[in-house]
Amino acid sequence: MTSVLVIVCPAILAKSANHSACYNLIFPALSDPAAFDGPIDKRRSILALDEKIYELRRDKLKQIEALGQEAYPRKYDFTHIVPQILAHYSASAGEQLEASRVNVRVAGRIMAIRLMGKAGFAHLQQGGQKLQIYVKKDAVGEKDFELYKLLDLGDHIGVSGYLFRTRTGELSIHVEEITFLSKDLLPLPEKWHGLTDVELRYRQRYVDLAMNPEVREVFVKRSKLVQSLRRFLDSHDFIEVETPMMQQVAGGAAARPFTTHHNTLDVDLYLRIAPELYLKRLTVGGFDRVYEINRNFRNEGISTRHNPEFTMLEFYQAYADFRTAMDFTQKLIQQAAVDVNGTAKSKWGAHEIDWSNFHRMTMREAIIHYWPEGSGAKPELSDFATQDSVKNLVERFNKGHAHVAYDPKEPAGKTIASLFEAAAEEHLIQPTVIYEFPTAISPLSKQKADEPEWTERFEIYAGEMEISNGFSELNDPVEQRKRFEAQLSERERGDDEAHQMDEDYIRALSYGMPPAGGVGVGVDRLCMLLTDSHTIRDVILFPLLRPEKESEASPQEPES
RNA sequence: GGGCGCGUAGCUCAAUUGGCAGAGCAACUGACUCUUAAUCAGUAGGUUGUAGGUUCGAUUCCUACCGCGCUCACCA
Repeated sequence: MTSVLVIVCPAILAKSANHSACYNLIFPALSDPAAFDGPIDKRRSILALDEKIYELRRDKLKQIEALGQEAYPRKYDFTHIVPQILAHYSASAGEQLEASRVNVRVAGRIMAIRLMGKAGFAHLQQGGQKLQIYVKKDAVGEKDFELYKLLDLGDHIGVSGYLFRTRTGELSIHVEEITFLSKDLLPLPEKWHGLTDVELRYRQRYVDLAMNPEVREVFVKRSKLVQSLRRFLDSHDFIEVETPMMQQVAGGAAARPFTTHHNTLDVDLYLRIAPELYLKRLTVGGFDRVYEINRNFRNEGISTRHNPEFTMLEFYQAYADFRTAMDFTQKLIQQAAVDVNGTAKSKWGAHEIDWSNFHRMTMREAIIHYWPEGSGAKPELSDFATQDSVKNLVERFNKGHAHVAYDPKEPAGKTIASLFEAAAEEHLIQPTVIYEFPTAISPLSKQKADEPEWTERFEIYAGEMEISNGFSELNDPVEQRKRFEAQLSERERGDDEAHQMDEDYIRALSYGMPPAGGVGVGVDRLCMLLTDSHTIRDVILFPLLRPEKESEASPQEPES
């Protein structure tokens, strides 16, 4: 049995040549220490520099071991973390620190190091913050100073010593003992500009996070956001549940699913596109308030607003309708904004979004309100009533604005929704609730009592993005079957994103589902809005990218 | 999938009209016991994303491909 260490060499970072030689660079088996410690096979050493640095640092690691330090120790007992020290002692004057000595043991990654003969400085980074250490040969002794000289940017160390202020007044640790904790064998990006290449930032998020504190901050805020959503729902007596990610019918949304296969059962399964139908089954079972925060998977395009896997909050409240849900969602989002940023206002590019003030209008009102100047008279409510009048509206609209396609075979409601998106979406920067959606595009929503062509459904927009979607849940099994059947005919018409029939869901409704309001919230998009991130990849730690090419040697296959 | 743009040292970027591929940081050697983008002296590091083409000569012009970004379409 041989174990093999595969080195992904830094040339890959550089989009540079010779991927194959680099990618397949394999060091001798770990089980043979002599082989491992030996020089790299020169036949594979195309990129001499990177291997030179790697080798050099491995060599330093051996020298560090020779000083009596462990190469990869198991733990370090610390008394403080860097952010803690900065928070507690930033205001302490040098005299204070001298008068009552503060002893500390701290661990961190070296992000800057300056050697000056028999003394030196370094900056330790932990928790996204940096603290300077001062290492003097007289103070740490011969051996630890030798160790200090062997340290590289990126190494992890622990130091014990006491706090003081340097001549220039910077709070620092006067080190008395250094413990080596881990070696960085690959060179970090340049300290001044950091890592800016977006591809590398996504592919090697670990380097991005180590180098760019503002990136770290975004993901800290994301954590606060999710925490806030949970806290709010928990405090309103919702219980969190987990429903299947692998489903036999991918329902609850209009999207193409990913497919997979279970071998033992020999069944094809879909990765879920939404948890909706399962959560509503739970309301049938008597869980009156449920929510789930988890991943959905949609096999659609990738863009600044779309990642194939994304995080969605869905919640359902029995004995409530879409109006209750609207009010509740608004409060949920307002609370999240405050919890994340400490204020109800957030920067969004050149704009400032005010989460304390939600606008509200129906979809039809929005189309009328944002009707383009060049498209003539604003529509009347009656213009939305018939297939012909809607066709007329589209023709009028297209005179003054970008083209909206008209397909006489598609239901009028679907055309109206397209019209809404074309006319209004780009204006919806401040939080806006749009409600009353066409029944044709809302197969899971309850109709309005007085207008069966329209449903009790709303979406919340902000920053020109849809971030939430909710409605009075359709709980009439007979009507639900009809809606599914209408979707099936859409599917036959060629819409492969139309909903599928779900017999078990109909059966569940037949046992009696309480009236309920349900809502979905796009967590990634909300996070984008609250962190002024204009691409979804900046709020997803490891966004989906094309795989790195493994070998230049294999023939390039032309795109089919 | 369509359109536009980008790809040069580990990182951040230069390279005039097509004419010897460079700098800073990082790395290495040496000096330096309060520096902080430490400083000073020296050294090394490149198949300019890949493959072809035009040319006496290609980082530069052309074609295809690979990767990334922006954008349109679809979607949340």
